[in-house]
Amino acid sequence: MSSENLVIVESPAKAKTIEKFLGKDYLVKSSFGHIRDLPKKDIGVDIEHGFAPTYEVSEDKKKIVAELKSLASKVKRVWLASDEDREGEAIAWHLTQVLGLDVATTRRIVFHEITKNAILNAIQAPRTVNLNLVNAQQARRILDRLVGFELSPVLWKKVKPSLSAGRVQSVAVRLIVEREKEIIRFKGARFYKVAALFSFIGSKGEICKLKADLNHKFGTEEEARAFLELCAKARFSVESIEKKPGRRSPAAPFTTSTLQQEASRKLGFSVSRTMMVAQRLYEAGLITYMRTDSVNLSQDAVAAISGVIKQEFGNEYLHNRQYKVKSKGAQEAHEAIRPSYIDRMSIDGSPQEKRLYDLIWKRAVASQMSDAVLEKTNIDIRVEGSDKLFTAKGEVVKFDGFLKLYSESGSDEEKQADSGLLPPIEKGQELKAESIDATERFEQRPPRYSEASLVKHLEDLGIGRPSTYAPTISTIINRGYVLKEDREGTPRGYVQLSLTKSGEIIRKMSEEITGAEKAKLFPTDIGMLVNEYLEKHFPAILDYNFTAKVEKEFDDIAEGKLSWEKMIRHFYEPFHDTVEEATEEKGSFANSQQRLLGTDPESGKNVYARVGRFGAMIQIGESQKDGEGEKPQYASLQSGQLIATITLEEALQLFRLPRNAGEYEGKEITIGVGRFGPYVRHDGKFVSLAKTDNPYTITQERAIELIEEKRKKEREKVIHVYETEGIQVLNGRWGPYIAFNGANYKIPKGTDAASLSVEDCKRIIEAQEAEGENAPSKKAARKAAVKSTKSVKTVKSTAAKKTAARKSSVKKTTKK
DNA sequence: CAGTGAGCGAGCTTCCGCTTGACTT
Repeated sequence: MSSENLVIVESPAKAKTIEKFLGKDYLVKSSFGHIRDLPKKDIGVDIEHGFAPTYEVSEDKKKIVAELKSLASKVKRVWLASDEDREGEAIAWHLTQVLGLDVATTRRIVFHEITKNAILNAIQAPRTVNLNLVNAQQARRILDRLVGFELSPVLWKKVKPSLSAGRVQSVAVRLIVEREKEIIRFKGARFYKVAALFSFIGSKGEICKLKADLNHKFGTEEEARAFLELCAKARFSVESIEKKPGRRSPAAPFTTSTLQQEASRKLGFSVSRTMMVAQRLYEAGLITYMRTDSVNLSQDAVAAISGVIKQEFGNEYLHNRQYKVKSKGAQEAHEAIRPSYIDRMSIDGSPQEKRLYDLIWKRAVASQMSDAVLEKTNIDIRVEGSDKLFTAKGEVVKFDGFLKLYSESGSDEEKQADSGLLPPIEKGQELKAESIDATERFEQRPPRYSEASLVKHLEDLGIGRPSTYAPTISTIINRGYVLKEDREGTPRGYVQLSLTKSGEIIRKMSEEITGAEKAKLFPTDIGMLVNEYLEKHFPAILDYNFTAKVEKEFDDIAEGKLSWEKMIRHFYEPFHDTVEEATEEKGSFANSQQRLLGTDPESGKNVYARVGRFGAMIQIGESQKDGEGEKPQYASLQSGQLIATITLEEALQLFRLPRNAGEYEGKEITIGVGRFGPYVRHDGKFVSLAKTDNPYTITQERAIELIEEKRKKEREKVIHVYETEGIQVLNGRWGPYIAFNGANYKIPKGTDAASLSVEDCKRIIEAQEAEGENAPSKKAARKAAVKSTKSVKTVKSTAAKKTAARKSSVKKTTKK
């Protein structure tokens, strides 16, 4: 053992970089995050005895802990270099406990940027583990455990098994549920907005056009019409011209949350995709750490960025700035997300990696660029005989500054209409109206959350951490509280009144699609029910300020002003009482929450919507006790329907399916709606309806047509069968392919599938087998192997091969 | 996968944050 020093950091990629800075006397290893935690199954907190926690080294960390232990015993000095935040301090402390190091003397070093200077300086100024900070982390950990492990079982009992609740996830669900309730309550007012196109003769005799909007909205069609009638006879003139200077400043470099938001808006990435791609960039040494709440750039980075700006754009584009974090509870253990080497303007990699890198590069560089200088112009146009004004707005960029490189996209809600240069014009200029339109518009309902906008909201509330934003979204989706979905919009008619040049008013009805959604978060019935329950019984935990409140107390613990045990006791005692109360309450909450929709006109019985054992359902008639009375009828809600919004009419319609749609070839045709949407069933076979077919009204003829279509496809599916060789040439969803031994092989482009002989097929199969493990066929082959044998060994060995394959396939895809 | 909704009881589920693999498509 040549090294005298062992430095332990959290991330292996970081370890590699730091090892280079420190030279051969220092061995740098990674702990891979936390090494110990509370037990997985058990609550692990001794409530009777001062909330003493039990910590365990989890199975997947045993190997790394053993390695660190052995190294620690061989070196002279151990340096604990985990991140400079609460969790990092706890990792350092757990390391002392597990590796048998003396907390009082073991060197603890910190740096929040990975530069040579920062590391060398850190080594010069070691301290010891800050036990107050460690206690703040333990309090955080224990509080989360107590909340999660006491609340979840209440839900199992009162709502449904396997559900979960927690300080972070339950608030995330609440945000989504409350937004949905706002949308349900929303009653958008209608109004008429008026837009005009004016013209005038310019100074050189040319015809100039000017678009302007009226500064007033009309509540009714009559008012709008009256105004247009007035306009028909009115004269228009420029009343005033106002020019205002404006500036726009660049946004701060990326944090995890802002990266997720911009990648979502500009690249259409999901939150988890952004993190996966960023992780690859980080591991390749191309960007700094991607889980950060800091907007800070190292001095080295600012200097390098400044150089690039001067060289690429010139001195006038350079303006150094320091950004400050606004988000609550930021711990700033790292730098902002930026390229590791600013002079690398582009990288090799997959298209996704390239695009994300480009975004990060531009944002970091733009953050050190000059403001954009703008000139905004407003031209007010007087309407003779009216106190209302038309306004033409223009914005001219006088100096582009950072806009030359990067412009932050507007939030989901507000998309600015484009406005540019206005024609030169004088006050008093008379204008001619080319056309004036009054269009019926609708107030916008509140927007649903996208993954990224949910993350933003959570961050604003100080809830969750950069490392948990993406997993939190997965959790609330996996629990069935929330769905990420696209929804088709519905058509909506609107009125347009147009005043033509000749002075007549034309009324036109048009249609637009409204309410369409793409990749938005919708609450489910279960999500709404659980939220209802938690809000009722545990309002303190669901409070948007709960995290902020306890964070303040964690800070007090970190500063040594409060004992962690006292803090936890103060929280736990009243909390536990509410848990007891809730548990003692009789009956199922789900059953008590039925919504009465009305009465069934056929039977006169009540129609209810509620959550049942298999999800949301409609019930006609009363639930029976002791088997008395008539059994109620049941039907499940379809996807997109909610208990909170379903109407009596929609509910009753659910009972019309499955229905008989006549006979074909002597066998019954049934129409129904299943997991995969509406279907036709005939002779034991299922055919999906087309999007345009309505299951409630579809005719026998159309159903038969669908059955025949499917049969035709089935017939066409088989192109060749070579029985002795076990090879088939088939028509699939993506065109013809070869099936052999449970795996599929693609047919090279330009080959006519019908002309393939057995020999051709064999060659294709062999070629693709040889080409490598990354062929998609391998997966199917592996699946078949897993199915055919129960031996764990076989599965493992194939899995191991796959790992090797994976690496080569990553390289391949990146080359594309 | 194409439907279900009795009641009982055994055995299970669950938190948040810090890290990568080892998986999947």
